[in-house]
Amino acid sequence: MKTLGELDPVLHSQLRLAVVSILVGTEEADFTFLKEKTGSTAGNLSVQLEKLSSEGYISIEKTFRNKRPLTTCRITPKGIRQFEIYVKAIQAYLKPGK
Amino acid sequence: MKTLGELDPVLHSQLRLAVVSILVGTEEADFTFLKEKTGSTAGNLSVQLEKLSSEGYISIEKTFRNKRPLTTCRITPKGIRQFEIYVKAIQAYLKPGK
DNA sequence: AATTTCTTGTTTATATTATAAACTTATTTA
DNA sequence: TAAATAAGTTTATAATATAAACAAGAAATT
Repeated sequence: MKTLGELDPVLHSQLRLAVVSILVGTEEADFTFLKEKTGSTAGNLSVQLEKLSSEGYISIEKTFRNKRPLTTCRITPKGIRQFEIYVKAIQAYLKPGK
Repeated sequence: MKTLGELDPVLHSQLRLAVVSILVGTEEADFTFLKEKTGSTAGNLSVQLEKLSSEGYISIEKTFRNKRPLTTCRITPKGIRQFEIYVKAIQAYLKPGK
């Protein structure tokens, strides 16, 4: 019997998936941009970025801009790969089928 | 700024999404079939079916077959609607975009 | 006929997640 | 200089997912 495959738990989270989806389509994005674009709270975003970073899906660079902290995120090759795998896996769930 | 929409938390769960995906494509399915098809444990499946039922996404009928308990699940109109909404919502996450 | 095993689940306990609230540190602005 | 803003982090809580333990009846075994 054909069963539905596993969905990567790192990506099967609304906020982490949103972040990765944004980063896949852009060169880089800073904390404030991601916060506004995803509509998340800063606390939740901070935690989920840390998770994505510790799993190697994104890189995080902390610098300053206009004397204020600037957190810049970029997707890694692993992040891109995992995102593509996730997209294929969940597609199977979206097509109704016995 | 265009933000990514909310993903229905009832459906944004690997096992519940799998169950609904199966039920959308079939007339009905019993507990054992769903358990094998999804590869889940009985305990987890029991909890998630109860959740889908209490949210009105599926109906559960408990009868007997060959003197054994038989739990039969069917999707409800609400379940179908919510599934369709979920599919559209998550599609936006799967297309990379800034 | 008693005991063990199998079927078909449910209940309970635990680990993981997501989220928000509170806090921190530095920078403007009134 | 006091208050407000910016840009986050840390901590606490609530919600989830999962597995482990349990239950009750049917069938098989000794």
